[in-house]
Amino acid sequence: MNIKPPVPEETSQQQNVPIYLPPVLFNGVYVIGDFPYDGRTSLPFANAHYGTLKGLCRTAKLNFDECVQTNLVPFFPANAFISVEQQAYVTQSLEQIVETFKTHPPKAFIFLGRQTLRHFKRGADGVDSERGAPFLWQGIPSIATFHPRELYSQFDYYAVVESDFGKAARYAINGWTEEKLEITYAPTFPECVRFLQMLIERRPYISTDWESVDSILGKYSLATCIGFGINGKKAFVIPFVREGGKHYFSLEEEIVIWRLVAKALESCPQLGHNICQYDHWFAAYHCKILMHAVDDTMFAFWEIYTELEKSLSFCASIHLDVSYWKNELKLARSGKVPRDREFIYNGRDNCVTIQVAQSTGKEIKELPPAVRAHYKFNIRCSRIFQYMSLRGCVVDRDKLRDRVSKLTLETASEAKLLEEQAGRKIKVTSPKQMKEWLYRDLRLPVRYKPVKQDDGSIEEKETADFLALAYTAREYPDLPALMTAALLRKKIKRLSSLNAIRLGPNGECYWNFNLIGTETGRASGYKPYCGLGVQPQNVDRRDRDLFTAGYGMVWGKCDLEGADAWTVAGQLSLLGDDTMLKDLLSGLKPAQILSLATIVGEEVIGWSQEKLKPLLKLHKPFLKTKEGKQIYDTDKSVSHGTNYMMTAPTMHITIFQKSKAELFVPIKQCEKKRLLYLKRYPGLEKLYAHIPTLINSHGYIDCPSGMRRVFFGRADNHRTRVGLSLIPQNNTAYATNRALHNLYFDDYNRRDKTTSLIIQPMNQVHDECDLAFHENEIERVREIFTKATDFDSEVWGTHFKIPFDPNYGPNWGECETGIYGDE
DNA sequence: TTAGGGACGTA
DNA sequence: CGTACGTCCCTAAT
Repeated sequence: MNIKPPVPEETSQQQNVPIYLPPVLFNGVYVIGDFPYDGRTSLPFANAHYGTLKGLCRTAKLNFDECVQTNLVPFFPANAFISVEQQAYVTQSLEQIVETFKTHPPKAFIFLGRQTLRHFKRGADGVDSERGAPFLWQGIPSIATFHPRELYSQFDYYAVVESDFGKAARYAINGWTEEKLEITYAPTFPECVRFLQMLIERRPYISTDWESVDSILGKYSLATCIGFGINGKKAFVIPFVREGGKHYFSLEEEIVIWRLVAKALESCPQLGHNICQYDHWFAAYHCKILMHAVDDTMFAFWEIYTELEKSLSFCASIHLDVSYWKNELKLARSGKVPRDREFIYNGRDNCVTIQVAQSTGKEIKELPPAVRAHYKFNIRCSRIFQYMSLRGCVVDRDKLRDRVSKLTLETASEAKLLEEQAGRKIKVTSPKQMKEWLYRDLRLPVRYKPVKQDDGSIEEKETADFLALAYTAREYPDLPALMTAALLRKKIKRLSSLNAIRLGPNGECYWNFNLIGTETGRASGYKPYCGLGVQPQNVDRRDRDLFTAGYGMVWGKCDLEGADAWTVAGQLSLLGDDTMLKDLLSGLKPAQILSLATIVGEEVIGWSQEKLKPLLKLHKPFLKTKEGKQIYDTDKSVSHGTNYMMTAPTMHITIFQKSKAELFVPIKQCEKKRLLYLKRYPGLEKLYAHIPTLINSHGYIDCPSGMRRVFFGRADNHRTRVGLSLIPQNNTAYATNRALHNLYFDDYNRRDKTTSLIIQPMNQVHDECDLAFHENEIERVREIFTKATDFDSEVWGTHFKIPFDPNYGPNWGECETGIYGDE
C-alpha cells in the first residue's frame, strides 16, 4: 500500500511572519526559501529546517539568527508547490525583500530550494545544475542551493550545501566579481598557424577540449572546434564551423590546421576533464591522433570524493567562484545565441579546467601520498582501457546468426506453450500485463519486493519478477504456465541483447570503459560510442563463446582466484583472526570447509588446516557430482554472503534465484551454515563492528589501492554494508588493473621493446583480465604472464599474493586450456 | 519522441 | 534489508 505523508493544510498569510529581521546584529546575509515548514509555524524557518540552517551557518561561521530570513510564499502551499496563482505572493515577497535593503543592506543572498532560483535568475537551468555557482541579484552576490527539506531526502548533499553556505559567507565579507577571461575564439588562419607552431616548438603544458556533434549521416562524430587553455584565464580556440554549418576555414587551410593540431596534440603534455577517456578516444577513433594526455581533472576530483558528481560544472561549483556557463552550449547550438558562443564556451571550459586542476591538485597534496599515487596509477591505466576500447574483439557472425535463430525458434515455441497452458495470450515482456494476469486474472497472492527510493528509504512494491513467479509456481504446482512465463521472459531478454548487437563489416566488436565509473574503485563498462559492440561486463555467460580474439589469436581468460576472500582474510588478520588467511594459504577455500562440515559433520569446522587438507582431497570428487555441487553452490553463497553481513533469508532467496528455482535451501539451513561459518571465522563479527567505527571516526575509509572513500550518506546500518564491500571490491579491482598495467607497460611484453604487444589486453571484468595472444607463442606468454602477475597485495598490514587462474581457448566462452598446462 | 521503472545480465 | 554496475523493453507523459 502506498501511504503518503499527511500534507499540511494551506493556511492564511496572517498566521505567519513573512520576514524575519535580526533584532540586534545583522551579518549582511539574506536566507530566502520557498515556503515555511508547515501551516502552523510563525517564523520563515522553523523546527528541523531552522536547526539544519543554524548548523549550516555555524559551519560557515555565520550566525543564522543574524541573517534576514524569508520565503517566497508566507504559507505552506497545497501539494508543496508554488502555483501560478500564487505568483502575487512571490511578487509581494520580492518587493518586501528589496524594501528591507534600506534597513538591512545585503551583502550576500542564499536562495534555497528547487522552486526558488527561477524567481531570481531568468531562464535558470535549476538548482540541480546551478547550485554553488555565484551570480548577481540586485547587484549582490548570490548562491542558490538546496533547501533543508530537500536535504532530508537527499542527505548526501549535506556537505555540498555546507560548501555553498561557506561561499556565501565569504562573499558577504569579500564580495564577488566574475574573473575576466581572455579567449581567442575567432582566429585568422595565420594566427592559428602561429599558435600551433608555438605549441609544437615549446611543448607547453596546456588544457585541451574538443566540442563535437553526432553526424546526421551516421554513427560518427564531427569536431566543431578544439580549444587550448594556456592558463586559468587565457585560451585559444580553433573553430571548424560557421553559422549555418559551413566550414570556418577553406579546405586548404583546414588541411594545414589539422596537420598542425595533430602534431600539437601528440607533443604537448595535456590536461583535460575526462580527456584520458573521451577526448583521447575521440581523437584516436575519428582523427587517428594519439593525444598526449597526462592529467585529468575528472580523475583527480573523483580521487578526492568518489561519491560526488564528476561533471566539470560540479567540480567548479565546489572548488571555484565561477558563474554557471553550461547552458551556453545548448543555446549556441539551438540558435538562441550566435553560433560562435560555442567557441567562447569551449575556451571557458579550458580555463575552468585549469583552475579546477590547480585547486584539486592542492587538495590532493593535503591527503596521504597514496591518494596521489593512485591517481597517477589510474591515469596510466586509462591508456590500457583506451587500448582495449580501440582494439575490441571479433564476434563470430555465423555463430551469432545461428544462436539468434535457435533462440528465436525456442521463444516462439515456448510462447505457444504458454498460451496453451495459460489459456490466453500474455506478453511476458510487459510487467503491467504480467501483474494483471497473476494478481487480477488468476487472483494469486500478490508478491512484493523492496525497492530503494531516492531518499534511501525502502518501499515494498508489487512485482512479477522471476523470483515472484518461481515462488508462486512452487505453491501452485498445477499452474505450469507460471514457470513457462518466467523462463520465457529470461530467454527473450537474452535474445534481445543478441539482436541489439551491431558489428563492423568483419564482425569487429568494440566496448568502452570508465575507469572511475564506480564509488568503489571498479571500472564500469559501456556500449561503445561508435555503436558497434556491447557492454563488456554484462554479456550473458552462455553467449561468450561468440566472442573471439580475431587476427588468428586465441582468447586468454585470466581470473583472480578468490580475490574477495583474500582481502577479507587480510582484514580479519588485523582483528586477531588469521584462520581465513591460513586456510587460503593451505589451499582451502572457506566455502569448501563449509561443505566438508555438511558432508562429514559439524565438528570439522574447528579443525586445523593440516587435518582438513586430506579430508578435502578425499571428498573433492563428491563435490563435483550433482548432489555435491548443490551443496558447494549453497556454501559458496553462504560464505560470500556472510562476508558481507547478509542474513539467512536473503541467502535463501539468492540461492533459489541463482539456481533458476531448482535449489530451495530452507532459511533455517542457511542460518545454520551462516553460524557455522562465523564459528570458524569469529573475526567477521569483529569486522561488522569495526567498519562503522572506522567510518564514523574519520568519515572515510582508505583503501589498499590508495583510494579514499569519503562517506556522505547518513550514518545508518546500510553504511556498514557499503563499507564491508568496499575494500574487497577495491582491492580486487586494483589487483586486476595491476596485472594489466604490468602487461601493458613493461618491456617484457613488447616485441623489440617498442610498440607491438605480445599479450594484448582486450577486456576487464572486475576480477578477470581477457587477453589475446598467438597460441604458438604460449611459452613466451607463460613467462610474461608469470612476471606480470608477480606482485604482493597488502590489506591492513597483511601481505599476500592473490593467485591467478589463467586459461585460454578459441573464444571467451571456451577457455579450457590452462596457460601453465592442465593441473 | 523521451524519462522512468521494471526486469535481468555481470562481478 | 550484501555491494557495485549498464541495457533492454514497456508505459505514460509530452
